[in-house]
Amino acid sequence: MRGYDKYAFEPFAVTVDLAVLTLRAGALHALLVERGQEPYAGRWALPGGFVRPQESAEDAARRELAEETGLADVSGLHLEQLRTYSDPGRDPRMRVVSVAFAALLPDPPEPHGGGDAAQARWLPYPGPRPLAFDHDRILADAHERVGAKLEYTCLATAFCPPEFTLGELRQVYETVWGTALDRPNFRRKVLATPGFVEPVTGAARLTGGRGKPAALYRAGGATALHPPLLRPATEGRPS
Amino acid sequence: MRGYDKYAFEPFAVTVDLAVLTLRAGALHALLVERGQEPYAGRWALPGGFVRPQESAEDAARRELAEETGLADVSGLHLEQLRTYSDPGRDPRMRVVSVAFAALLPDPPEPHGGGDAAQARWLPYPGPRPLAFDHDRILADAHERVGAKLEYTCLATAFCPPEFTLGELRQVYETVWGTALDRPNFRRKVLATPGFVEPVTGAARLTGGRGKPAALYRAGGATALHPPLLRPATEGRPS
DNA sequence: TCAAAAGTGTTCGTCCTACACCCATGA
DNA sequence: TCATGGGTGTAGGACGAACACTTTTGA
Repeated sequence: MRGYDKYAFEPFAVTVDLAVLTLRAGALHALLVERGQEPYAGRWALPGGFVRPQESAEDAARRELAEETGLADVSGLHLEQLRTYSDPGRDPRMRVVSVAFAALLPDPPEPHGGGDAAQARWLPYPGPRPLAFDHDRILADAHERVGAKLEYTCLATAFCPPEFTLGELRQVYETVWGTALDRPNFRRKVLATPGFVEPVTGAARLTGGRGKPAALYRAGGATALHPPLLRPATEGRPS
Repeated sequence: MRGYDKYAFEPFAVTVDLAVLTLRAGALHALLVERGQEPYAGRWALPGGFVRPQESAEDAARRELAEETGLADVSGLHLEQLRTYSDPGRDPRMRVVSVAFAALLPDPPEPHGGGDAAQARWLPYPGPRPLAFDHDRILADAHERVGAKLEYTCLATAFCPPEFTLGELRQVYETVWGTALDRPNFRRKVLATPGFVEPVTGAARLTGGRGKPAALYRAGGATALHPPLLRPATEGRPS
């Protein structure tokens, strides 16, 4: 059925939706914008926008990410395609196919409204439901995907600043998974994985308050985690 | 940037591309169609087609799958969204955004050409490269995804007929991964996972030739695999 | 009687878990 | 000096890899 006919296709609008996640004060937050117009006026929604004629969906997502967060350089941030949502009725006005992305940020800056009138804010996950459109599902899918990828990739460092302590890294896991981890075992596991983190030879940083100062690490070159760091006894992960 | 304006969007064509994989004679095969027209006339390509105005990408993928394979009932087959390919130059004629799917089939029927003039055939993976468009990459992504999901889901049964032996199931893993597995350990691992397979109480089936007849099993209700069945020592899996 | 594939048993090492314990710091 | 978090040590158990062995069939 690859019978292309230049006039056989129906026009679709193609957008990107961004599930931008970060950690603030030990809690998972998502970047949300408040809609000012119908449909779903007054509802919160994921940031996003149209894909332009000369850019890929990935380009559009990174452009929107920069606009929404106000960050000057988003080139190093983790951005990952989630999946595409294409139900015919997902936008009541017209046929919109949306490519959803998950983005992970360390050190969240306060968002300014971008070039748009709608206010953008970091809200604690899962946020004020229901969100507009099918954004509840997209956000939940993003959380699930990130949680799963923490197990077998080095993704957790994407939530951390350039230099971080193992305690901060562990807090990423504990916050996203919602479970406590054994600190000594976590430490050994991370350090035993070549390329996950590498030590910073500078002075140890304070832990923000009481306690022994922790050693600093930066992200290593590895992307995969062998063997994986499995979630403790949380049965029933979807496929 | 959720500033919808009914006339602000550029029209895109939205298609689905299918990486249909199966096992024939112990080798991984992909369903490919030969293009009859430019561009890429004479090249092999993945089956696919346009998403219609009133259907989702998933609906379109299943419809195309039925058309291309000639199967009357594709409702039970495994169909999974891979990712969306949206590079502006991926189709030289116009802007086409393609949602790619991976489909897994047991018992491959000979494909007839569907409603199209192009011939469709099962060809041994990875097939006659280069394929048309960016289909080499889509097919490789599908293989990688399927190989990874064998580790932590019960996906392997999607390659098997309704009733199968553990030897057949093991051959799925060995073929997709390209590695040999220890038969006794594989058996124990599968049987120790509740809901992966369940025994069929009928008589044992012959193994097709010599050897002791094997017990028959059918797929169980589980989808996830805990703990995972990791690939042996194949480092460097992408994220 | 031999080859081939299914199925069972067993050993050994490795990794994970769980804790106990010490260290360094701020209040 | 006490609470807090970082870092090290260790015993026990679970799991997996490797391989020997038996069983049942077709040639």
